[in-house]
Amino acid sequence: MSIDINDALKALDNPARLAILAKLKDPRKNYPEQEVDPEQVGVCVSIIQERAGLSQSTISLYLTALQRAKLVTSQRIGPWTYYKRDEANIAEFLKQLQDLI
Amino acid sequence: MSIDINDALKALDNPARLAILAKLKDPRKNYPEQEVDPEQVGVCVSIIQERAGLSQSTISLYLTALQRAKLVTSQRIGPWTYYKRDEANIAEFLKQLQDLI
DNA sequence: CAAAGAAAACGAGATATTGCTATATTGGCA
DNA sequence: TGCCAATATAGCAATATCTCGTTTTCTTTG
Repeated sequence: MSIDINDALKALDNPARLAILAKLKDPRKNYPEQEVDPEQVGVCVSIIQERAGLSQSTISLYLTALQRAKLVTSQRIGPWTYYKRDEANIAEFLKQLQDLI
Repeated sequence: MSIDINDALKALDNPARLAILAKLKDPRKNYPEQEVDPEQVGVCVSIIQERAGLSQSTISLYLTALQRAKLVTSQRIGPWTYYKRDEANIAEFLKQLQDLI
């Protein structure tokens, strides 16, 4: 199903979550310590956490929130969970917002 | 000064405030009882309130919040306060958001 | 000046969010 | 199996937001 504009706005109404989504735009630059190709699989929680300077549990919570809002997807590979942007939904959200307001 | 993206997102993270901003796009259609030309001066608080179905104090607060976020401007004419969209800032917000995320 | 209407400010209770520490769960590996 | 690293979840106190009813302020008009 398609993205819900209010859910997306709620997820983005937090500077840390907004910054995470923004940084995931260029993961190679913003998360260079990520070894597995971030464009392919995403960036793992602990690396996102380091950069954000918040606790592990808070970051995990925030990533879950972004995922509930359908702005990112996650995939677990072994012990790691990788998060990456859902470009189609982000684009749809921006379009919906633009049309609405 | 220019708009702050986090302030704007905070203001829009509320379905009622989002709807008000959206409705102000076409005030003649959405607020037909407004007699003074809404494109010129805006729509007054009590008319916005009627349509929104929330208390007067809540609407007043919400409009103030939208104004603090610089998404609308207000002008008082006699006993009425008219609110209208700040198109330049709204466009700038959308552009900033698009560039950021 | 008094009265009335419009809007804003105030005060309050319910609910939500923030971000933490502590604990649980998951998966890989010796 | 038992241990360790990576995530997720639970529980919590502090703060913020929601939304109301009430009160105050502002403005026009009699």
